[in-house]
Amino acid sequence: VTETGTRADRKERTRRAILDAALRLSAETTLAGLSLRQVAKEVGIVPTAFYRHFPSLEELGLALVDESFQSLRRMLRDVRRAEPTESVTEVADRSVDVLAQHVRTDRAHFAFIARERSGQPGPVRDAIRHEIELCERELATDLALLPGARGWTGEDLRVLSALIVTSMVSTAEALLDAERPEREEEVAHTARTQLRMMLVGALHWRSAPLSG
Amino acid sequence: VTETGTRADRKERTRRAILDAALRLSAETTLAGLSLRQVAKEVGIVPTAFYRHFPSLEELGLALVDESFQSLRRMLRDVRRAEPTESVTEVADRSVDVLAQHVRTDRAHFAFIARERSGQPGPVRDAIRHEIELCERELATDLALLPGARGWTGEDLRVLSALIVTSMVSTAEALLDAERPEREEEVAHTARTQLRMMLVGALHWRSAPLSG
DNA sequence: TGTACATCAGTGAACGCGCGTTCACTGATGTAC
DNA sequence: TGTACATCAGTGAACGCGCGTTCACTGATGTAC
Repeated sequence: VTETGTRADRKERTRRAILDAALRLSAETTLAGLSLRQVAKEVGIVPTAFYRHFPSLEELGLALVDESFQSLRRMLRDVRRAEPTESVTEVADRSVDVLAQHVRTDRAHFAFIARERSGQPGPVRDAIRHEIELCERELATDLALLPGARGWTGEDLRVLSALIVTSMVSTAEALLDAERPEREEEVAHTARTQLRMMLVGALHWRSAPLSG
Repeated sequence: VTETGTRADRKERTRRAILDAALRLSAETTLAGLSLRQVAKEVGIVPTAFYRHFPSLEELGLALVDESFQSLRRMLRDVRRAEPTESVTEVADRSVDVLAQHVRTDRAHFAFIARERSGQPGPVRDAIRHEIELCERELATDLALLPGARGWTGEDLRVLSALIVTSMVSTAEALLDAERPEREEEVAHTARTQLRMMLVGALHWRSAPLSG
């Protein structure tokens, strides 16, 4: 193998290789289970060369968090890119599809977030939970603009958006576990139905609550 | 400290102390992050004494899984203990309360399940996911008996129960994170509203779906 | 009840291993003239 | 273009540490007579 490019290019390529190896290896255990020596071996460098790219293992972890959040936000941006003509159902269905598509594209990043969200307590877990809380709040403001939202209180909005985000996080996890494309479509189909059910529930919430 | 009881008593007490120490320590990291030497230190025995009680660290892990599942099943039994006079709303509200109460009582076990469910791949995670799948199926059969269930297809039942279980798992996690009792009550209140919303959605699902 | 022996929970030394991190180094790439 | 020097990504030896596990042991508890 002939190495090409400037010294800076090569350095960047090694850094990228370290990040990729770390994502791959952490998928087999946990971020906390990562070992610098393992990563170095996977990349094909000597352990000490790692320090040319990151000051410590923890900094590598933070870089992975950063990258993964970029993928997450990219997805959210796509979800919110609604046509003005879209119906509620269309927005719901499209949102699930956008999620499924991004999970497929940025699989390693979503898997990283899913794994570390419930994992070891610490700054990484806290950062992920905070990010998801932000999603809930953003969704609540989006939901407030829906046609049927007139009857909802602020608490209804908060509660509904928390429920929807929980369901979407769970859907993302199920998509990550789906090995075959048909299974992925099943998961997406279920998620679409669930999202519609939640919206139907919310729409009938104030106007026709449960009897008893 | 004077040690009392027969030799068998003392042995059982040490075994219990090991399990408790393991639950406590694994809460600070992960089951996979547990170290035999840490556990032994916490219990106050020499590392090698551990082997008088468990053949290996892995067996200790399986014992924790077993104990935790017993707590989980105990809760499910309580949830399903419905009065014949209870309305749907009453069943829903009581279910959330039963969950909250059991999470409070068997906190360490529920925390263990929550942590390992999304944690390191392996037999423990698989066992937990399988157990949750069983919950979904049981719930689906329970839901089929509801007054409003006549219009639902088998898929509706499956999709709804998956949604409810996801929401309850998330509620359990939120309860575990709640430090103060008032925060716990907030979480329970939100969970009750969400559960009602989902049921309202399901009840109007076939009769009055979303327009568009 | 008293004695002789068996059991076995807990001890302490020792092992080989992978870990993160340090340090002085090498030699190809880059730069100044 | 050619040369002399600087830079710096990657090397390899070494460190101290906590790990799981082995082994022969100790001495209090339990049991048989």
